Amino acid sequence: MDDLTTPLTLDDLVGRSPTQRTVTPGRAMLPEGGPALVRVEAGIGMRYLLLEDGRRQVEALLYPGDLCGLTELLAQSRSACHEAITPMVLSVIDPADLRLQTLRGGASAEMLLRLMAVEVLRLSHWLGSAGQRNASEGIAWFVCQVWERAESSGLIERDTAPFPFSQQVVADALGLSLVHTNKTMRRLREQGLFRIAGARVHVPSITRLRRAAVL
Amino acid sequence: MDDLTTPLTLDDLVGRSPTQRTVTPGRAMLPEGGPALVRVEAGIGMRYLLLEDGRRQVEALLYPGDLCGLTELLAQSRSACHEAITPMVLSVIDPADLRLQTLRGGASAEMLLRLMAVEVLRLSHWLGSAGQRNASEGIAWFVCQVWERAESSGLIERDTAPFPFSQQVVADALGLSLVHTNKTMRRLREQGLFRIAGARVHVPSITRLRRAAVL
DNA sequence: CGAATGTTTGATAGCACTCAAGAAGAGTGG
DNA sequence: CCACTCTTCTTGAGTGCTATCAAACATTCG
Repeated sequence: MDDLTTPLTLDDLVGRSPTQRTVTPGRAMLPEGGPALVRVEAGIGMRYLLLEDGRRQVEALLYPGDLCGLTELLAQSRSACHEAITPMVLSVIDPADLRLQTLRGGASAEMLLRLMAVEVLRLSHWLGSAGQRNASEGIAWFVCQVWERAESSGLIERDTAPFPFSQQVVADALGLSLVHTNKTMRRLREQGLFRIAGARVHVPSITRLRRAAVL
Repeated sequence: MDDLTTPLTLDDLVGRSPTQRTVTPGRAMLPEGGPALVRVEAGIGMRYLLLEDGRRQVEALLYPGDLCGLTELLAQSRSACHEAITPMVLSVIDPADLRLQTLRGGASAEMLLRLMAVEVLRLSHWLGSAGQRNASEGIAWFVCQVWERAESSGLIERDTAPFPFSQQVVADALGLSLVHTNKTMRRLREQGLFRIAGARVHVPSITRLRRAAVL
């Protein structure tokens, strides 16, 4: 219980009240009113920010095991939107429960802190991509990211990872236009860095893809 | 003690071992070996990420009251660099102390969680800037950000905020080239959005600046 | 005064955006 | 099974924002 390298689990938080919800693609993952907290059980979603004029910045991909709404709950702000990309199954966590456990202290507070730390790290790398990488590098990085998230969620099958993302989503994640994203993806595909078919992506060589991403 | 809107303070964490360090501009804020945790007491710094090929992405400005190193401590990674921009005064916090208090539970864990949540929110907005805004909007947003941080740190004097940032830093924060940053800043200055002199910035109308930033 | 750092400006090239429109699938209803 | 619609993907042409290169200028500092 004193080990900083303990793998993250949330089972102790959701074990008690396993209220489940299913969400269809394109729908918001969090209900409208009040603060809410959910854990992804199955499916893939995304979190994005909207600027006043409608521009959208995708800032995170949501895979099984991810917790959504914690930041909004803690900082009392509702700036980000959570949306399902594939059909999803979510466990709803009662904020009151969470609060109780946190105040009680112990492992759960530590676990939440580590979850937040991982979130900060992911955002940090995401920022590096949007800010510093050009179109090719950014897309290579995005595919890398998708591969790694799928790997740690155990979603790799027949040497492919789920890839349910429209090119518009990829564009909004990297701050590129749709057209340029399309052309750049075609070029990378022709270079044999990856191949997308049937909402799944195949990567012949992760090493080569990583190099292309200037990871 | 049960109020989610309690203002953030760290005094209970550093009150016990007020080891202070001073750092000169351009120097790393965190010592080399092992995990470290410091609180900014005075001065301004930044946190940035380095890509393999040397490109740099500035991802946060560090003002008095900010905590540095928590993410690295929790996630066991040392990806980001902390660097002083002005002379700084830092309080060094013993990670063991922090750990003790967190495990003991109670207010400090909750406070750390809120700090992390604020960090996530800031990164999220930063990402929106680097990803979606063009040069003019990005720079306007950056100046807004500087103004707001100075405000909440009580650093506004004679209607000006500290602006110790070189144009290279602004460029690396927004993912722009130095030359283009310079030309764009000149244009915005000529439009009367802000005026920089003597390492301080004057903003005639925050409202107008916000509008230019498409906040 | 040199040396170093930061700011400024001009010229040129290129990556990425916008506009426009066609092709390809997926889902719907007749 | 076939129109029909809708979304997504794709491609071409033209523009423009931003990067790169080069060099002058200003400031600070030892």
